[in-house]
Amino acid sequence: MLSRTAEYALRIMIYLTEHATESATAVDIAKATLVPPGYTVKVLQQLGRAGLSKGQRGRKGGFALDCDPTQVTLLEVVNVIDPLERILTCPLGRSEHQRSLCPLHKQIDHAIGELEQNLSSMTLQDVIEDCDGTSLCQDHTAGRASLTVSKS
Amino acid sequence: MLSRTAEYALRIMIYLTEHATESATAVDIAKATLVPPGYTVKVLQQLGRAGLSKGQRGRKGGFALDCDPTQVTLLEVVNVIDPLERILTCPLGRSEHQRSLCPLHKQIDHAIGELEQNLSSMTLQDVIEDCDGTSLCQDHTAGRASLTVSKS
DNA sequence: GTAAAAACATATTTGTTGATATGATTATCC
DNA sequence: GGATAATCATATCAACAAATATGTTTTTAC
Repeated sequence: MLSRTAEYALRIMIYLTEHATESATAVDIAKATLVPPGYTVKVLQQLGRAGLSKGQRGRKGGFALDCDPTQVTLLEVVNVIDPLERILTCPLGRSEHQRSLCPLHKQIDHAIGELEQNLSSMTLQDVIEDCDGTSLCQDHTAGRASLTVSKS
Repeated sequence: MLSRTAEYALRIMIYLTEHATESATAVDIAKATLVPPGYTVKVLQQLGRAGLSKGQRGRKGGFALDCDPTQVTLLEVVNVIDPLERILTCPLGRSEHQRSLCPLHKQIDHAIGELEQNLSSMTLQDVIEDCDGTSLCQDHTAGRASLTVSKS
């Protein structure tokens, strides 16, 4: 329903929120979130341009949160990747329906509206707090820092 | 949010419901719904295999509704094209989260659930009835039967 | 200042979805 | 029964999203 990239973006932002103190390298983030290594950087760049994260170059560099996690909602993250657009005008191009959509599109737009509502009801911080240390489905069974990924 | 093809399928099903008495040709349906002519047939075939519509070959042939529009919901139509799947297991593959998802994915799954709810709350017939003859944003300004499509 | 480690930028490849094209089959009309 | 008009089936093409690869720049450590 959400695009794959939007899912990735959410995982990454949650990870950054959880590790707000230190800055994490792209490889670390990729391992924890299971986002493809190279693709992680791309998503982080999009998030960076939107002002949600920032990157620090050079040794000791990495990525970090660049926003207030108590203010940024899941919807805002999703909208950075692929903005979900309300249906404002008739998709069939009927000029007489510019103001009032037909029942079908009224219903679909209503569904989109509820989805917006839903995603905007939760901030990044909410996700962290509403959990017992498992906000991102992370491995917390042992003390190992990294995951065992079978390949690549 | 819905895929383009799912939108097409909904338009086509609404059209068939509105013209339940006679059978319509693929070209007619394409003109009225603004679904690409060739693609209309493909969508209709998917709907046909799912038992929602049927086609009659030969002269005087065409497509017609093959279901009870008071029973079939918008969700069922969407599910024929691309089933929207609930998140049942942790997308990060954590076995310990099979039963209880992390807050992030719990929230996303909740959104999907509400969308399902929303789309399943309206049948094809509901769309037709909840309107003043404009259920599909059709041209009702004049007595012309077909639309004036600029090209193709 | 040189080497290493990181982000950054861009180009290329791959995979999936959307759309078209072409031929085969079926049924009706004359 | 032959011509026509339609669905049906399959193959191909185009557009877009996802992912990878390669090279450049910046910063730190020594």
